[in-house]
Amino acid sequence: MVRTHRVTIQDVSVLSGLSICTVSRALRSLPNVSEKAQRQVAEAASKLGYKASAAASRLAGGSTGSVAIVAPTATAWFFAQAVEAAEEVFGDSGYDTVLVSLRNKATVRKQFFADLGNLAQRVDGLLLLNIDLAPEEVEALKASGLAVASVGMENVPWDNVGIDDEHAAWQATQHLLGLGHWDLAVLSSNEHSVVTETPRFRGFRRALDEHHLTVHPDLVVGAGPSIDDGRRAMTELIARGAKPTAVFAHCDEAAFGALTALREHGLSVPKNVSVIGIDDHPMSWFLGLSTVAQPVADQGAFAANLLCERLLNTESPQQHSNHLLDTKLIERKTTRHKR
Amino acid sequence: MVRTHRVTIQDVSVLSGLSICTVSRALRSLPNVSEKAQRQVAEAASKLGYKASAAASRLAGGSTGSVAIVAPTATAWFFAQAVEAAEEVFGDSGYDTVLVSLRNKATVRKQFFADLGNLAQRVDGLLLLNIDLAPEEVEALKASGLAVASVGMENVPWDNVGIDDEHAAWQATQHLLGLGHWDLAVLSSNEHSVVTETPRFRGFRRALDEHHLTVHPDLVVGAGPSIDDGRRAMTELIARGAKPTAVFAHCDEAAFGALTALREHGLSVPKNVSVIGIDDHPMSWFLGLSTVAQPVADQGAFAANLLCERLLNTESPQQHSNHLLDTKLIERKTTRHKR
DNA sequence: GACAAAATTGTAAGCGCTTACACTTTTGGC
DNA sequence: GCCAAAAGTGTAAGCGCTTACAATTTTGTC
Repeated sequence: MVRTHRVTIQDVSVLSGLSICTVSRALRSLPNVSEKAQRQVAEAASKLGYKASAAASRLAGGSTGSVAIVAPTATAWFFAQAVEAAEEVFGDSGYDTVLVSLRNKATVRKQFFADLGNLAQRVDGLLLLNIDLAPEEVEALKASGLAVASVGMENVPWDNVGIDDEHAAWQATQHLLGLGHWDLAVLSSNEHSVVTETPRFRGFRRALDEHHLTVHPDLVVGAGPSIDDGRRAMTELIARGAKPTAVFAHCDEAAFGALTALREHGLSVPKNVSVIGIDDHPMSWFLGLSTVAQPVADQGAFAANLLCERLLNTESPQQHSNHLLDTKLIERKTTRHKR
Repeated sequence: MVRTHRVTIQDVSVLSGLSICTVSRALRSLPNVSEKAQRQVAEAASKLGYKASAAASRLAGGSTGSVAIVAPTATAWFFAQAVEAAEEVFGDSGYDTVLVSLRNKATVRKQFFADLGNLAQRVDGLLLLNIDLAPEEVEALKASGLAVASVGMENVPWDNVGIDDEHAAWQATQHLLGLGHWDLAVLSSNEHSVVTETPRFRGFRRALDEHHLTVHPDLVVGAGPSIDDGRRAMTELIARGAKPTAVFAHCDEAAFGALTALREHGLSVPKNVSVIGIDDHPMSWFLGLSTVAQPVADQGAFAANLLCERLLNTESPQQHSNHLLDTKLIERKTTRHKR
């Protein structure tokens, strides 16, 4: 099994009796190759266990054979799930998966965009996960010439798959309102600028609107997708003197954190405060957390497939698509009627 | 900012007034380059924003500029943490991080080793996370010529960092024994062959030995590092009619699953059964899970650094090292004296 | 059958970099 | 100062692939 000399396209050429050029074309299923040649090449290649050198291919103008997944952070449950699902799809399509975590840091993010031009020559495509893009960032992405697809993003000029975030948040909020809660706190996803109109925040507000209620600024706080952030956020809310009777967290992990903080402050759930999240994390069942379930791995895999398709037929000027998967309210034990 | 022509080493050569060859050497800090030349090149390169083409570099015999992280699964908390920490280190050292998840599947794993030769030309190094290697797999890895480092592995012919798994398991088990529990169940890490001598299992058994107790086969069950697996494992144990008074889970996520299953079967923790894990997952605090804490991100970052060093000075025939980081028993509320 | 058009295949020139080797300059000992 | 050794620099040949473009073969038509 130990081969001293790497198998090159040259070897395939010799064995198949066809020119390197024809082999190259046959290997990539380009037009203008006779069936016979196609067969000979395929046979020779498989016999030799030939695999094109990614480096050489790339250098000559071909593809790099790898795609990058860009996530705000790689540790959150949602991202880890989506990344693994996408990695599987990419792997099956013969692509290496390069992982890029923005680590929730503005500097890293800036660095990423500054380096985009270089990244563009190392990968063929980008799978973006829930990144809230500024217009100039969208432009930079388009200018990079890379194929792009995303999960959980809005109004982007490429294929996207996600859930109806606004609706999911609405479902959660509506549930709370239906239980008679009017003083709702929200742990919003955007840590830095709570004011930002994230879809989930919009859904939250819309539900309030429908009940002729308004969002109280003191009851809004930012939290990243982690237990620690959720805990910190809830603690801050309590420190402000806020007295919500229910809390809507933008994701289950933040909700777990809220649960933690609430308990630390002697508040009982759901007796004193109701809590709901979004995700349906495996832990939620155990904790009895009410939530809005979303198919996570499916989203990652779906978007990855979309990207692979784009990568295949490059010239496709087709419109980009936006696929929304279903969400479902799951009532458990952290939400109950307001006394 | 839109550059139509990619900046090549040629451009740097012209601007600096030196030959391409000298530029190449200067850029890679090879010997035999005068300080003056070094300076000129550096200046020209930075002025042009030059970055070498990974593909060209690789093709010509240089490095690929990327490393792969191989994990048994990418979704478990431990791996997500370690991966992100390592990714940061690699990124800072200028390497792209290729993620490879074995997805806990034997077929994927086999595929990975079969494809190792090809992978070897796409990356410079490998960071292995907790992969239980067969001797021939170790050989294959060595034969690939790749630089390798690992996290949480035993007796491997390359740099490794981890914790003293045996000791950690001993600490957990010893804690249980100290509370008067004799009928201990263990959720072991190896799903497929429970018999395997994993370090944690050894630690478990050693603690038992010290108390002149023996491992009862009916109280041993395999579980992967996930809530679902832990739950399944504990359920199976209960279905077998096993009546342990305490459970040692090889990781916190499996412990969470055990907690879940226990509750589903009407068993109260710690009243009826005590439970302890290893990790100190952020959720453990909230759940009051007793555990043995280990520094996860540190291990990933440390190993990544070790790999980067190896990558830097290739000729180093130095002995490989094995670094063990400290663990600490954390008593919380899921363990108590046997009544 | 003859001939143009279409289909297939081959030739050769790079892609941007590394590296053996040749060449030029500097260094240092006497 | 002279000369060999050392240090620095340049030349040129690839690495394995893609791709214009040229060459060849096949096809179809009258």
